Amino acid sequence: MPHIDFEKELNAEQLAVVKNADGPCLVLAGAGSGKTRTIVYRVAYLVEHGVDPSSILLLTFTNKAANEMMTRIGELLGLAGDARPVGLWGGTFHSVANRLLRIYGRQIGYGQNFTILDEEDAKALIKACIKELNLDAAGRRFLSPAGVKEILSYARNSTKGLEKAVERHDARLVSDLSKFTDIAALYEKKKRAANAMDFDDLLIRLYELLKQEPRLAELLSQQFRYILVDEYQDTNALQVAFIKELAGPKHNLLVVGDDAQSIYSFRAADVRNILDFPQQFPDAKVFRLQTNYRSTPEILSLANDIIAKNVNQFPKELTSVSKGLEKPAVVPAVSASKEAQFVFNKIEQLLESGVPAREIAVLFRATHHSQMLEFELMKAALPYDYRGGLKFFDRAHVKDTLAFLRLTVNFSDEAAWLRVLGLQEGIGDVSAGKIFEALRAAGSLAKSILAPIEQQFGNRVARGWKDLRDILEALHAAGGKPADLIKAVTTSTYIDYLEAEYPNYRERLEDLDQLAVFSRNYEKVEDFLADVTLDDGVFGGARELKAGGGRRAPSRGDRIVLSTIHQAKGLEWDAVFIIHLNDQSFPNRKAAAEQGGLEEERRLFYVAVTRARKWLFLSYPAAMGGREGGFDYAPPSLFLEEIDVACLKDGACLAGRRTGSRSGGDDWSDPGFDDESVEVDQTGELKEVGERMKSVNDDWKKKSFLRDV
DNA sequence: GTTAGGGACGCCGGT
DNA sequence: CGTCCCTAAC
Repeated sequence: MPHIDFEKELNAEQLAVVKNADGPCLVLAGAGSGKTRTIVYRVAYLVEHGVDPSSILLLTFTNKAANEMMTRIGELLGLAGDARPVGLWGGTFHSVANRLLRIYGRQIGYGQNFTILDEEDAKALIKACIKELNLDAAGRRFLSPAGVKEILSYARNSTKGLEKAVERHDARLVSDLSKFTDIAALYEKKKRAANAMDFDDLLIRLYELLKQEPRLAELLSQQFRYILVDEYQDTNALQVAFIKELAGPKHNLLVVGDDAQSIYSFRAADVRNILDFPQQFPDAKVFRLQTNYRSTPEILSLANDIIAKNVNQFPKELTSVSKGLEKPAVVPAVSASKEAQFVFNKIEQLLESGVPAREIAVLFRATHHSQMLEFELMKAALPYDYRGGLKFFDRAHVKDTLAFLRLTVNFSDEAAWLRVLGLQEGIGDVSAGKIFEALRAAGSLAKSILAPIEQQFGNRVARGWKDLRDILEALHAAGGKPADLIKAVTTSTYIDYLEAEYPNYRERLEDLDQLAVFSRNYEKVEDFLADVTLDDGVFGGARELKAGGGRRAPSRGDRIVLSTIHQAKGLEWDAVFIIHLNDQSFPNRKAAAEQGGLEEERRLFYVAVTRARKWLFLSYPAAMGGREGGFDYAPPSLFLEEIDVACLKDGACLAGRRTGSRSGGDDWSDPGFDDESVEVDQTGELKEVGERMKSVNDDWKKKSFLRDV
């Protein structure tokens, strides 16, 4: 084992953590201060000093982050290839809980074949609850299943209870509290009966198990002598309760985070968890990492300027050690398509000047903000990786296929049944519910195939059931391997449905073939299903460019990245574009209206800005296509307006509200060259642009196959 | 009563 | 694209 020269490879702040983080420790780590590096070296340090890797638990925000850290730890320790230290536990709270529940869940009545319900499954089940309780009866409509899910989930993750959660969602609904209580109870009952857990259950059930079985809690607590938690600012009350249960007050618990980057309050993340850590663990040592190794001083001073506007925070000022370069630029464009062209032209320039594609990212608040740019990149055949939005495993045909697989291991899986029943012609919500009830009595897949339930239903429904039964028979005959089961689906009448339903069914079939290939990595259906549900990155994740010949043929990993800001957390690039910085869009209108919402949106902006190492471009369209082919002025984001102009590149102007400091002779039809500003014509031409935007929009819709699903 | 299909509208973020 | 709502058809 090579000796790691910690003194040389870490700064004094980092070294202190790596060497002295025993007992409860809080590391307040500013953006780009080497947070990940510190965690990785700390684990390597422990292992080098004889700590058994299997007694270390590393909790991260995504499984991808966990995998990357474990690989880096392996490299540090000189392991071959990309091997990880054997036995080291790493992953999200949810994936770790899943692993433990597969082992110990039987004690609280869950078979190790339990299903994990994703967001869509959970909503389907809640929809069934609403129907069953007759809450959507004629007259006033009840809250949507998505809204109910949000409330129930918040109640559990915040541990504040249903009433607070309802109130937070919409104070007027509190008078309906008993309805929510009823839905919650029925939803729990359905999940129990289905041997299924939603994401929240993974944590809650494990927590309950630890409470109920002190000896197990003791056992795990002794096993995980070192617990490290990354992105602690985004933990919620439930996660903290779980950690406390596992760690106790004197444990070696190292939490790392930055209160300025807390951006998941919609998942009940509470920035107080990191702020109050010293009170919660009175013996806690507090470390600070305040040297930024990532960004230029220009980018950092903008970041400092932005975050200084938040009241509710630890005051902080990051200092940069990088060489000065250029100031961030604000770029107003006359329309979303001009904005896209600007970004594209600038990217071309960067590529030509030698910046690798993988060092360029375009970030945005919401997935649909990237549409116009995607269109532009498609046209130019410039390949990109996409993070955020619809995932591979969320595609309808993939989820259909997975639902079939779920039934083979968990016959009681109501959400899966409702899904596959609904695929049949003639079977709608109501019949699906009735058939499910009839099947539940049968007790196994084999018996359900034989169940003579068609007599209870009309001809149409009976025919649908018969077709489904054929598919189930094929599955039953296919044995227990994921790849064989997927093959059984893709050779069944399901593909007839696919063909009838989707014009691009060939592509979808290819997706399923890929899925089958990928599934060969798994022997057990349960493992396969758990992985694809908990870790969308497991398959490669990103949406890819399919159309266009492409003058380049870069391998994955050498492409520009398009990402939501949320998904960009923890990542960094040489050049970053933040687009669609418009009023109402960013800060998002709804989010900003929530309690503390504006400050969270500002933190999100801060996260976006601090992703950049060398170049940062902030852009927005000053007009967007409105209804009926018209156009609307689109004022810039509040966050742009409040920036101290001294932080910005000379020439920055905010069209719409503020007059530009310079009005070059830019022709808006030729945007995005040396001078970043793209002038807005206040009168005639805007209308023309508005109309053209609409045609681009229509064009986009026609090409919607590009977006898939 | 139930289902399918068409049209209008909209879209915050994710384990 | 998804979701919702309406209407026609089973």
